[in-house]
Amino acid sequence: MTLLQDLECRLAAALAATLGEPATAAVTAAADLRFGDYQTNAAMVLAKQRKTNPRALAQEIIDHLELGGLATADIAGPGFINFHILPAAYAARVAELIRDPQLGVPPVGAGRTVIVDFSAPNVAKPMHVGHIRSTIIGDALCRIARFLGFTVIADNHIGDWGTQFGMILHGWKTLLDPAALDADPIPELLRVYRDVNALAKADPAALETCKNELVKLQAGDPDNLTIWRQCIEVSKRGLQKIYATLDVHFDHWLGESYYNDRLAGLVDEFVAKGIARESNGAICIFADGTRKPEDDPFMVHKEDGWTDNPTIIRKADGGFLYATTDLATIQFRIDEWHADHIWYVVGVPQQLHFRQLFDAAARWGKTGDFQHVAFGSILGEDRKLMKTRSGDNVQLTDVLTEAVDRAAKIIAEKSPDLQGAEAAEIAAIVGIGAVKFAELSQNRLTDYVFAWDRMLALQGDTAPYLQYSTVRIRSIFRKLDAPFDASAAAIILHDAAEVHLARLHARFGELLPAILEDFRPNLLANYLLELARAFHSFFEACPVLKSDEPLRSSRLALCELTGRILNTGLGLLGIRCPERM
RNA sequence: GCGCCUGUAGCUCAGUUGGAUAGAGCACCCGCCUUCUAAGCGGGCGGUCACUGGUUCGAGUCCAGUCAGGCGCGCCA
Repeated sequence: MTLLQDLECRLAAALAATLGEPATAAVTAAADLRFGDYQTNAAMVLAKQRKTNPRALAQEIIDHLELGGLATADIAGPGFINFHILPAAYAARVAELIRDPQLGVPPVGAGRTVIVDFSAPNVAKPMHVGHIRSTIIGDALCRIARFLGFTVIADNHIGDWGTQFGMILHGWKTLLDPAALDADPIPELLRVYRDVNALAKADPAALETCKNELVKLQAGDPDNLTIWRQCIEVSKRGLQKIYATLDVHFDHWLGESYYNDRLAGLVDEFVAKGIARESNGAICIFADGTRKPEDDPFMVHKEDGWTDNPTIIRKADGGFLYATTDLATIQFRIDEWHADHIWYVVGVPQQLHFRQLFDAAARWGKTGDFQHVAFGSILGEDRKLMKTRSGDNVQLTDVLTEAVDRAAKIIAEKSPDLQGAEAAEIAAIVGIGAVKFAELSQNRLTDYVFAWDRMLALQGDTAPYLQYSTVRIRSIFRKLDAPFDASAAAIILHDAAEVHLARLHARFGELLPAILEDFRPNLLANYLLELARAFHSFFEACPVLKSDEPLRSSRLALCELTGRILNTGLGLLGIRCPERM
């Protein structure tokens, strides 16, 4: 049980005793340390309902509170009840956490399966900076959910079938340089795609040829299928390289093409069940008529009033769309993987698509907790959305290379004794970590303008700051002469810096479940910064190896627990820690 | 036309779901390495939370409206 849960239990008992009926109220971490460690506004909320004096009610509640050796409580301001955790209680909590491999994190996801749908790049096109958010946030959510006990399936729903293949096929047949493809396939594919794109724009006949190539592919033309397979193969190899660099992993790569043979039957079923019907030659899902138009994702307001806003699941030419594929994917994930939750880490512009998708799935009888984990857009220098089609965006590989180069430069400058392979390995850990942390430390809904210095910063509130604190901890243990058993150490919280460390240790398990309530990994990022800040202050104020027993063992134990939480927390964000830097 | 997102320090951003005197980093100024890694620590400067009303003990947070920027709304994904 976390300290917060403990306080809530005791508060609930006191409320019941005070009011004569069962009642619960939330306890939160205090906003300001001057007000103690935890606080509750229960008295003010309840006094309002009962029209009594909040401070008097708070006093009554405190009179009924059994806090034992855990904390003291007092009243402040308009009727806050502030809890001050006793140092001995913090020390006991630290001792518990040291023995707990889960570091106090409750297994809130046990017994439930979640599919995380993220990254999902289109093949045959390189990933650019715009792809970074889904990839990094999705991977972090997978790691966090696993740590909380969920069964997690990370699925890369790659775009391996869309209409772009018409252009790619035409380009492959007419413009491809086999030698260049052999040497480095991704840039060559990009070149071909870009050239065909320009060609099709200028020449309607070329566009027509592209469309024909697509029709042939979808009809099962053997030549086109062969090219298609080769194209996917080389693209996947390129993607795998980037994912390896990013330390991002998938359990499955079931792209759009995987669902091809289910689409026709799905459309028939939707028609048979009356969920979809023909309109202008296309098969569409319309509003079911049970809701007010403003609440219905299949209605939209135009100049002349409310009108239909259907989802098309089969085009007039017989082709299928990504809504069709997404519906088939939901069915597969529920039937084959027994998904309780599906989280789609996809940009906010697709919000309407997901509202319609989830609504259609529900009408189809597919139930589950489906969430669109939306994120804001990465904008170009002109504050406009990055154009996925132009291909002249900053490529993801370039960002990662630059990040590692910058880290290498700082290592050469600050730690000249690190050389060769070790220095290169550290540069990779630090550089990639910085990029990931820049993304994860910010609210996912915020739009931002891509800027090298912002994404690659290595000073201040960054991954290197956190990594540096773990390096300082490792350095202490490297200097240790004898083996150290933290679980045997008596915890003594002597200085204010030590109490503050313990306070933050206790909060790790309270914080992690909250992250998934609203999919906000930045809560973890901010927590880790606070913990690292507390550690650096402790490091300056409290000598560890030079202090006398029993303080020395206690401080070593605090270092070990801090290191474990920092390493675990960074690991949950997909960021590794070097031994030294 | 309607809907969604955003607007907080010079810059980049947080803000625990309505709490107490709104916080970090960068930049700038002052101090700290013969002591466990100075990628660090301590201190300072910096605010009409876009604007106007409303709800209440209390609003950056909720409601209404206005302004500014971005995105979306039938055969792309």
